[in-house]
Amino acid sequence: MFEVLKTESRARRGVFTCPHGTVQTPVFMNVGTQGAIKGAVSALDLKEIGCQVELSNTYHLHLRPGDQVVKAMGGLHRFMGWEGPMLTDSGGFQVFSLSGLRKITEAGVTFASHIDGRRIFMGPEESMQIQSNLGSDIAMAFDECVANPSPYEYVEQSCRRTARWLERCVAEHRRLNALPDCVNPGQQLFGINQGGTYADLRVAHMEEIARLDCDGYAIGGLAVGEPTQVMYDIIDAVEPHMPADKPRYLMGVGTPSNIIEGVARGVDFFDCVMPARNARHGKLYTWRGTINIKNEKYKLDGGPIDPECQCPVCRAFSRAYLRHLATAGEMLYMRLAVLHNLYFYNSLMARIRAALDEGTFGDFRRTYSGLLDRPCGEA
RNA sequence: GGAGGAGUUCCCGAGUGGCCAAAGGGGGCAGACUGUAAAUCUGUUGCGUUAGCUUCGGUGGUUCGAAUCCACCCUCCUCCA
Repeated sequence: MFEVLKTESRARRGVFTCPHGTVQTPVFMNVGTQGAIKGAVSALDLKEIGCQVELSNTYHLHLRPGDQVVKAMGGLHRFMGWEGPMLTDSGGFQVFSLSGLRKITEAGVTFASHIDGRRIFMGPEESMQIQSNLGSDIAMAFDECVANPSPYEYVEQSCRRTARWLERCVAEHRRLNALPDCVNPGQQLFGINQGGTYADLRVAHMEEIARLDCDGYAIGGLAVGEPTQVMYDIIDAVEPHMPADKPRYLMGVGTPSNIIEGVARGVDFFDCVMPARNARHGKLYTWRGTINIKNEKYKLDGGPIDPECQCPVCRAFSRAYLRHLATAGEMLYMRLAVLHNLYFYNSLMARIRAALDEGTFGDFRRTYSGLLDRPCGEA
């Protein structure tokens, strides 16, 4: 269930309800692909860093430990110790990211496992079954995330197939939710729009899948190499064709500025590996831009990562200490850095929501869009 | 005291007449990262903007040309007394 509480231009302030709680939107979902946020961050930490929704992956958990194992352990919520809202991605992104290891047919996709090479078949039904076993609150449709650039003809055919796959997802999802031993009978299903960078294909595909009455709709296949402005243009083209009363999810996006611009274009849900990966690699977010904590200039910097940040890491540790941990290869560095960056992203969303509540999102956007992606101190 | 062996650019370590400012690691410095095959990957690391200059323990020498060959010296390691 989704309710738009308030709008400012095309930006929406809403509340989404699912079996494991309510979600204030716009929201950033914290990515824990294998049931864990990389960098030694557990579900115990998620509340403290302001996480509302945790995201895990169908493909990865199917391979290891196996969705049957997760189901036997009571579902992914109980397994990983997270009792809040949870979304599972369908494996569609792996059709893109593991493109060298898979083969697509109408039935579905055959992967060579990235772990041991063994053949894995996943089609719409399998993806739905796995996600049902995981028991997430939101299941994503099984799609093909198309690489960029791809020829028009290929994208057109791929879109049609993804649309047919969605019909199969909807049917299988309905069937699974009705089974007596279903882990989470209230699981919802989001459809995914594709179409590469071709606005006409995007719109046609969106109109087609909107008819299937999913619980929400996602824009997939963006931020895969196309220029940022192209991504924004595609959102602009598709958004008017997305059901206004359903949540909208821009998959895999993005930088803080991408998120602000996405909100400005009517998007409610986001997720991205970037804050966690950048944290592990040394790039930390502040309200004045990014810093690379490994840089020599922080060697004797006794201040926090971000003076404006209230996160546990900024309250306790200096830049100099974090730089030392990073340079020394200490595991603790990763944990602290990831906690900070995710706290930053989650508080970014909280500030966006507050601005929408107050009707000042336009000002917020002018102040922070662009700035937050740039190195601190650069114009 | 005697016999061998070794000293290379921040470190380890290749190189035994020209293609060597010198392989490869490490470390350092910097950059990338967007539904996570990423604690990963890339660049750079004598000076100079270029021409060029200085460099392979030291000093001399051989040679058109030396990190590489010769002489002496210094330092370190191993073995024998």
